[in-house]
Amino acid sequence: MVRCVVVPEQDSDAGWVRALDDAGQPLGPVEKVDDLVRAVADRERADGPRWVLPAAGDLYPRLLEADVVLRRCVDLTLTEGLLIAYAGNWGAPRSLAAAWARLMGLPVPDDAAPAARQAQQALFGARVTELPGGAAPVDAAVAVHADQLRRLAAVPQSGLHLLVAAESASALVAAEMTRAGLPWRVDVHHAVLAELLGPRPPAGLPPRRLTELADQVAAAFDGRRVNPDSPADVVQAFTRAGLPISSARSHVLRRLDHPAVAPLLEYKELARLHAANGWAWLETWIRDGRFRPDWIVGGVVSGRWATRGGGALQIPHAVRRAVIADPGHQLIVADAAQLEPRILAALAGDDRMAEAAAATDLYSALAAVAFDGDRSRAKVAMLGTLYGATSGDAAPVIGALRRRFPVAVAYVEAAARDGETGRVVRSLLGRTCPPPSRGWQEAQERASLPGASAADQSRARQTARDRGRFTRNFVVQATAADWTAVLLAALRRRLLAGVAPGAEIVFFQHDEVVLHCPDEVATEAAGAAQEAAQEATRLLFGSTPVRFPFEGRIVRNYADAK
DNA sequence: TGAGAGAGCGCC
DNA sequence: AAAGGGCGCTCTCTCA
Repeated sequence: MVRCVVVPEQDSDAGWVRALDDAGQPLGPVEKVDDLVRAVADRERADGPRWVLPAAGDLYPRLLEADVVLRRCVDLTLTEGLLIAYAGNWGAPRSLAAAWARLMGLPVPDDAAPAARQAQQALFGARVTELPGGAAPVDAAVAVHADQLRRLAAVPQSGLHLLVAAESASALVAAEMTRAGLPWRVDVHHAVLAELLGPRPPAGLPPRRLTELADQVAAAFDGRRVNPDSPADVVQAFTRAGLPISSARSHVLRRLDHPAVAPLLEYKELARLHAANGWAWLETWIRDGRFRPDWIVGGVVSGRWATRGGGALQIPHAVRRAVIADPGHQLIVADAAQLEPRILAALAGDDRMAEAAAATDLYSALAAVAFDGDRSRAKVAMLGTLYGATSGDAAPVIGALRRRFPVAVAYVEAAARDGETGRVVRSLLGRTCPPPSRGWQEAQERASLPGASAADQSRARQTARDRGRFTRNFVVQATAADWTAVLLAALRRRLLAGVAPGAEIVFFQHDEVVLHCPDEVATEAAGAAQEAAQEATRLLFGSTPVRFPFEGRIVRNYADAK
């Protein structure tokens, strides 16, 4: 058996399976099984097919609960998302029901938002999901999978196969990470909060330190109460004090010479800690010493992941002290150094830049050949090139970079021009950016009409430039996401093969992976991360001279990794 | 009273 | 760290 489609019955332990060949054609009849988890476990143990799942995130957590680990899968929903974006139908519904409806020429249902889906289930009780046209879900899954394979084969960009596989493997990683959880010491987190904010206040009251700071702010404004949480109030207070400001952002306040500034800045910092990662956060998100957010694979347009719950991708450095390996365990913190510039060097095929990117410190290497050894100028030039810097002072250094590395700079500038003129751009493996927004189209149309005003022209230029910055960055950020997706898949495969028994992926943040493992396999786990990075580099870029350092630091405490 | 926009800030 | 793109989250404030 090569592939096996599996579809759970709604609100039941049962489901359907059907074996398929590598072209997605059925090898036998549909089988109804009463105990779907057990049926999957048996087949996984027997011959480990590539499981074809409507959405791994829906079914896999149930399997993991029963300790059933899948080696390989195809996630039809994620695959559909990649394919429809590639075909220029970005944002169309991606669910199995939607894909099936498109295939059959039926009205396409919207993707149900998770909350809406839950509400609907509560409303209608145990209702089997109905597909457009009344098809059986398992038949729809078989048909959609076969159709996706056909569409994939018709795409000239061969990398999309790799991306589909890596994205599907990522969906398995995501569910496994939620199950494993990030080790979180509530006692240490409490100590951090007590140290910075004072003892825990009764619910609804501010902590002591915030009250003190608010009092100091009031005193600095001649005893007049100012709500530090209200930007409007803060702006008003400084304006009354003869320091007119247009916003209450920290970097604006920092420039002011006034006794309220210092306590106000400290207040803002601590208030955010209290609101975002304080006692309430701990009670909501930490269970049994683990933080378990929901990971949304490809949740960002560039292919980066998003999360739902607990702000998992914005954990402040101050509370990372609470992330501590279990007794007898270590954390492996591996992150890619200067990933995006390296991606550009390899992506553009700029041999001279690739040569510089063979160094451990890319910026120093660039500086040595193009900026008289001035590392900071090399960095400004590189970042300005990647992000489309608008400030005037970046222009001369970007010019110097362009003279020395014309191929790499031309690559992102072509992407920017594509965006400005309304075209879409793609990552190396074929992830496709959204088409221009309606606002962009309207602005361009208005500016092209006879008698368009100067304001219309300028607005059109502005929206075009904005989109150019987006597509310029997209090709690099999305290719970086390609690379990390392949890396995760490669790392997962190594761990499943047993290179570091007991090691688990517990956290992933754009270009950083954290593993949790028994002491005795820490070296092997770190090695696996490094090898996975090398494999990703080889699969994306072949034999590029560009190095992608991905060294895993072995620490007990996450805060010690940086 | 609740929804939604806007401001602000955390992370990469 | 840069500085720009992207997010999620919480707070205030306004409006129905």
